[in-house]
Parts: sequence; C-alpha cells; structure tokens
Amino acid sequence: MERGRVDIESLPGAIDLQATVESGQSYLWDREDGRMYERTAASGGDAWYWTTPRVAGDPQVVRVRQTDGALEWEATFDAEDALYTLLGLGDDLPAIRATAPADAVVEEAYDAYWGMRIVRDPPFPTLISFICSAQMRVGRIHGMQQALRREFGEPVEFDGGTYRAFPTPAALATASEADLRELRLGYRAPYVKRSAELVASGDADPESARGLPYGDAREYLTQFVGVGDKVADCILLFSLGYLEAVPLDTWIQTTIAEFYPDCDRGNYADTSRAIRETLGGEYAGYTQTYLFHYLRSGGRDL
DNA sequence: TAGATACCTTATAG
DNA sequence: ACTATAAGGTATC
Repeated sequence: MERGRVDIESLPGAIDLQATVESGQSYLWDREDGRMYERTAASGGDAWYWTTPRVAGDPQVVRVRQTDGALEWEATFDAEDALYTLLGLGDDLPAIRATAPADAVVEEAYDAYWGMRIVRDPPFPTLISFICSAQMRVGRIHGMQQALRREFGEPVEFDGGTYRAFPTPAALATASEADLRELRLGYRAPYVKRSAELVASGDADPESARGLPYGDAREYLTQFVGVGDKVADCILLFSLGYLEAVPLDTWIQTTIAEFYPDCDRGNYADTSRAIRETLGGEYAGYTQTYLFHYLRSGGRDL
C-alpha cells in the first residue's frame, strides 16, 4: 500500500473534500461509513474511497481523508497525480471566483461551500453516471453506480477488503437490459447498454471529445444513447475539463427564472450561451456548480 | 423544425 | 395509510 499527503497550504485556494465528492458532480466515491449526502458536523476526517476502472493496467483503489491542513491518502498505486486531476487540486479557486458575477446569490453559494472543486472523472464512468442521472435524485444516482460496480465491476483487494472498480464498456455492453433493470435503472437501462456497446465496439468514445471546440465536443457526445445537451454538458464539465460548460438542469433553470430571466431564450443552445456569458464565460461551469449545490442543499428558498 | 408525450422507479409531500 | 408529484432529461412521434 502506498500513501502520501497533499498539504492544503500548497494548493491555489481552499479544498472542501466532502463538498467536492458529494455535490452531485461525481458518483464514483463512497464514504467509508457509507453515510453520504448527510450533513456531518464540521469536517473531521471522514474518508472516501475511489476505484478506477480497468483502462490500461490493473484497476486501483485510493482512499483519501481531509484532516487539519492536509489531504491524506492511501492507495494501491502512487495516487498523487491522480488526485490532483480527479479533485481539481490545480484549479486556482480565487482566480476563478473573481470571474464570477458579484451577485448576492453567487457570493452566498461560494461562501457556503468554499473549497469545493470541479472533479475530472474518467470519461466512460461519467458518461454512464449521467445517463443514469435523468429524472433521478443525487442519492439514487449514486446508488445505481454502486450497484453497477457491485454487479459488473472487477474486484480489487485493498487494505484487507475487496472493492470493485467501475465496470468496463465491454462488461456493461454484455449485460442484458433485464439485468440492468433489475438494478432499478428503469428506462435508463437500454440507454446504458447501447451507449456501452458504442464504446466497446470502438464506434465512439467519450474520450474522443477531449480537445474539440466546446460546441463540437457537446455535439459529439450527443451521439450516445441517453445523452442530450444537458448530460453532454455534465460530461464536458465533470470529466473533460470544459469549465465553461453550464448544464441546464431543473435547478439552474429555476435559478435563471428567478435571478437571470433575461437569459431564458426559450431553447437550450441559446439559453446556455446566455447564462454562460452571464456567469463569467471561461469558468461559468464552476459558478454553476456552486449555485447548484448551494440551492439544492436548501441554502436559499426559490 | 418546434411541441407534446411516454418513460422506470421511488422518496417525499400532502 | 394512500395518492400525487417530481427527481441534475431524452427519445420518439
């Protein structure tokens, strides 16, 4: 087992591990005691586990915990670089916040969860997670991903326990729709299977969107079954590093109606462009994620 | 091309 | 208790 620590003082801005992994961006982390999405008193050292799918080499496990002044990690591999990527530790939070509009609700959201960072999860698990997110609550989306790992993931031994990595495209393509429906995926089951088939066959790969101009990347991702503009924006923001992407979900649409009515242009593409500019352009997705988490957590009545 | 409707399942509100 | 509603939407017509 390898281990290490990241000094928080060395980071550009704060880090709030719980907010980062429990804000509906990533569904690939499990809390050690299993009690996610509950308010916990202060911070205090809760640990989260993350398992990698087999992409190249063996599947891996990393456990990370926030303590006074550091992120302490233990893993089946040298996880330092991976954590920087996964948790957005290189993002200059103060600089990003400076690009956001100085509206009261935006300030409240940043203050409430200061230190939350945008994750960069691997593309295939993100694709599947957000296909599953349609018309679903955050806690249940997470439960679905746990079920997929449990039923179709490769086992990994770590620190005396057995963990399961997120399933490969081939594993989910091989699953039957009935198998997936038994995991309570509902109408998302065929979407997951057919999108996994596209990746497993080599006909498409969410990784291929990386580096394309934002509009082209979003367009590319909508070829997957169960991926419309909103889910495509989630994959761009939470996996591929397009920090300007603003997923137009029910929460942000309510926010637009309440605070930015001029941005409602009646269709996704135009509304998306308008709110992206209003929220500061290049890092609009960061501000969107703070607003989403703040409002969803009941920070302000709408 | 824009608009309406069906879709799995379940936590939560009333 | 029991029903209606809505949940980080998308595909289809």
